[in-house]
Amino acid sequence: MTQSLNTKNALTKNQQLVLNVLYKADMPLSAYSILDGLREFGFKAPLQVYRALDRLIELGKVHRIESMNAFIACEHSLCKVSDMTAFTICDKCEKVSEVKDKELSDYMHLRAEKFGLHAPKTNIEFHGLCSDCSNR
Amino acid sequence: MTQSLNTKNALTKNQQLVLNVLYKADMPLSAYSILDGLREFGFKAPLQVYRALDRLIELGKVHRIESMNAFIACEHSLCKVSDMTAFTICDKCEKVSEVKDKELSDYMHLRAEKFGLHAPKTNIEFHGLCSDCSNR
DNA sequence: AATGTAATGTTATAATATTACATTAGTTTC
DNA sequence: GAAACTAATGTAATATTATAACATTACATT
Repeated sequence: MTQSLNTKNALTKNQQLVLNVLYKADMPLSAYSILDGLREFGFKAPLQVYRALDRLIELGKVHRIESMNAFIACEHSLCKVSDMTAFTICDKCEKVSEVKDKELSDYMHLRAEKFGLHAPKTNIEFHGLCSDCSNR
Repeated sequence: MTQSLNTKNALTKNQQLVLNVLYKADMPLSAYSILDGLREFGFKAPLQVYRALDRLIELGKVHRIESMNAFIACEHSLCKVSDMTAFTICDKCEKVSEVKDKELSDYMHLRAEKFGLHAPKTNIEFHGLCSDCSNR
């Protein structure tokens, strides 16, 4: 037996490979960058990446940065449970950081309810200049 | 003279055409849907649409729905000035509504500053079920 | 009219994502 | 352990979204 199948929450081989690439990168990568990084491991087609990403996102281990069509590993351990993610994105140096902010999360949930939206999942992407870039 | 050039803020012919299609639709459209809607007016290439969209977005008359790779006309008159946009998106019926919420806008601005982000522009997309869909 | 510039037209191509179908690997039942 | 089932993977083709590069047109300025 080379590998256990994923009846529970264990990652499959491809999922683990994709996640490793994202951990190493520590920045958002496009699906095709991930593919290129995994060709030496036998990856040949985008679908191998997209399928793994779908599952990793479902598990909360990866987030999609919508405004960049790119993917980043979760910096926390509990995003699976959370219904909100938030990122700061510097439009100059392109540094992307995940934000953990319970107050923001709670606030967004309340707002969503105010707008009549049920079971809300919200992704926030703050664009602007990071402190490094705005001080130069 | 068929058309005045855009030295100030007036829309050019193509920009006006694209905006009209979006007004009529009252829902997010992909760039290629817009293109199809404008073939009868002589549009032939995606770039004609993308160029107009770029400018309309700059003017705050159109917003991009990042999670859908689609574009929607602004429902307000003052988004040009605003640094925040927010939308509710029903994942079942796909109804998209723009939200005008000064308190949310202010709050997001404060949060962005707390995260050390300058001149922030933020787009929020609340995904969930609208009240119609969650009552069935 | 000569020149400059904004807008547009057009072709080609790049980048992102999915459909459809075949195959393989592990699981379950007997 | 063989048969049947299901999850995961492989692969080719194609759909969808977006941009680069360059030519042309239309109006503005002098």
